[in-house]
Amino acid sequence: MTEKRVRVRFAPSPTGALHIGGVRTALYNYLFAKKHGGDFILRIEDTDQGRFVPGAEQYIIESLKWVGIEPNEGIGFGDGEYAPYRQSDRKPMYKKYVDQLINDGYAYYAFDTAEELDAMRDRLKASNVDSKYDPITRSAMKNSLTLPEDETKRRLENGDPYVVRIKLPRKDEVKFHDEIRGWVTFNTSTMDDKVLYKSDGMPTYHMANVVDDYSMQITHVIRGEEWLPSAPLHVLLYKYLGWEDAMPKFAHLPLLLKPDGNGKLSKRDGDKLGFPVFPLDWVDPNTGEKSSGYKQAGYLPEAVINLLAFLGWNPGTAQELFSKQELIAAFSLERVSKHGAKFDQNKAKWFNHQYIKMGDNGLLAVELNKQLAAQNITADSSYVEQVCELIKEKISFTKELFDYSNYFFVEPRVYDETVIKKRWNEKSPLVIADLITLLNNISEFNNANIEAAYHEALTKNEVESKDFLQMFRVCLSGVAGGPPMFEMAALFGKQSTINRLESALQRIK
RNA sequence: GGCUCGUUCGUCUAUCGGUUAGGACAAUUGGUUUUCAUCCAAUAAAGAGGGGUUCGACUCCCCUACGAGCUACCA
Repeated sequence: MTEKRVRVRFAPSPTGALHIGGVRTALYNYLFAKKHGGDFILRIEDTDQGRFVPGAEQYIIESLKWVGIEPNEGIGFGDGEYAPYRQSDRKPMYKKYVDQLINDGYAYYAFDTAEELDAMRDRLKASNVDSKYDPITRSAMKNSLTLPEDETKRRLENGDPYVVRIKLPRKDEVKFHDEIRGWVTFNTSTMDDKVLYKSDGMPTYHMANVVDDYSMQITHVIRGEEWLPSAPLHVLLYKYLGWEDAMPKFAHLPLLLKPDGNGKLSKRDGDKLGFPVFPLDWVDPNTGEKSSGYKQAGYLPEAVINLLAFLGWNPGTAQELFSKQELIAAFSLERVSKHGAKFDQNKAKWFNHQYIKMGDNGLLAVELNKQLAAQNITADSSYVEQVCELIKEKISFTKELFDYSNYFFVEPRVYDETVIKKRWNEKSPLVIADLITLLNNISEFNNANIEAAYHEALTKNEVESKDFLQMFRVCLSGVAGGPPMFEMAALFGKQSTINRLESALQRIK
């Protein structure tokens, strides 16, 4: 028997921004597909027209592009041979299978109104019974199992609204193997006759999901744990449709939890938690509420992938920094943990810091240039890159680039007061004046020569370095901390360094 | 309430019956650094509880507790 080509899908609903839990699900699908040389598909599950949010689909596509986990098939990434990839566009394909289920006795028509359903649930709740539409309660409802055959026929011909429900057996064990959890067992006695086909002519998630996964030859369904309870329903559908042999393997991922310990991370958390839950900035078109994204918060996509990969998976070694290629090579479902993981902001920050430190100066410079442009500052690109090299180990987020480097572009006007208070004395102006002269005479304005000039000025005035070096720094940058002193001055260049010292001489009293 | 899944340092986790229960983040302390950051070193920190099985249980089984998910003509 030849192994089937691995095909996995990420199937979000366009009901809002994609949150990072979704990104992680997409990531695991992606890693799994790449690891096995298979396909990664993006399918849009928009069977609920009432919850459609404009822009959400585009947002999902852009988010996947930004983090660099691009599907090789599907909406926004080029259609493959299984198009279309949006369920609303596949609407005509489902009816056939729904009819098949009805004909084979695995599903039935139901005509109950919302009020009748409510009444049934209230009644059952009042008598402390599980309020579900099931093999017992359906006998008291209006459906093709209880109504006379001609009545059902009449209603259908009449165009009366109806749904199609699955016809569950009374007591039947449904057992399936989850790649992460092992064998999981449910009993149909605790399940209900779920709606498969809605009165608006659209399938529900369950029906569409199974039909699509089958038609698209999906081999592995890797999705969040919130789907575990509906997995037996899906298993039953594969069976009833006669597709048991083609049933994909299931892997239910542990959930991403809020840091405070209760509840899963959700779209509605927005910025409430103090860190982004979305990959990109998002404005809810209905409420106008703005939420920030990882990108705009200054995260690097490689870092986001790395930190997300480690929320629920680990390689079993001490290595924590993984490139995308390394993740692909190391990933396996067996090493995915079973329990939910709380999001840890500190660890996320640490990951990002690591990636910024290792980051390419050219790429960081692109980011810094944007921030400079926002301040109406223009600078030589190679200068900007060198600034990035000097400061990148100090920051955790790209958005901090300008904050930590502004004095490289704008000469300081104010000086750190505590340093001045502590170090400025009658000798300071003399040292600075000498320093200006000495620096002026340097032909090659480099690290070593600047340091030599500095020491010469100190010796001449009988001042010790520890009493003056930070003063020197403040004169040049205005602030007490920063990259190595002489490297910084070398990057400023002779003219700027001297200008800065002269300004300091005039301004500091 | 019912069903299902889960439970190792504050957090993410390693351990696949025999370990002084390991690592990372965070914390604390010290060192390096003119400074901040980096870096280095050290300290503190965990098997939910109770029963079994076994020569031996963090690891296997059961119960309890706790947590989470689901319980819609939402996904």
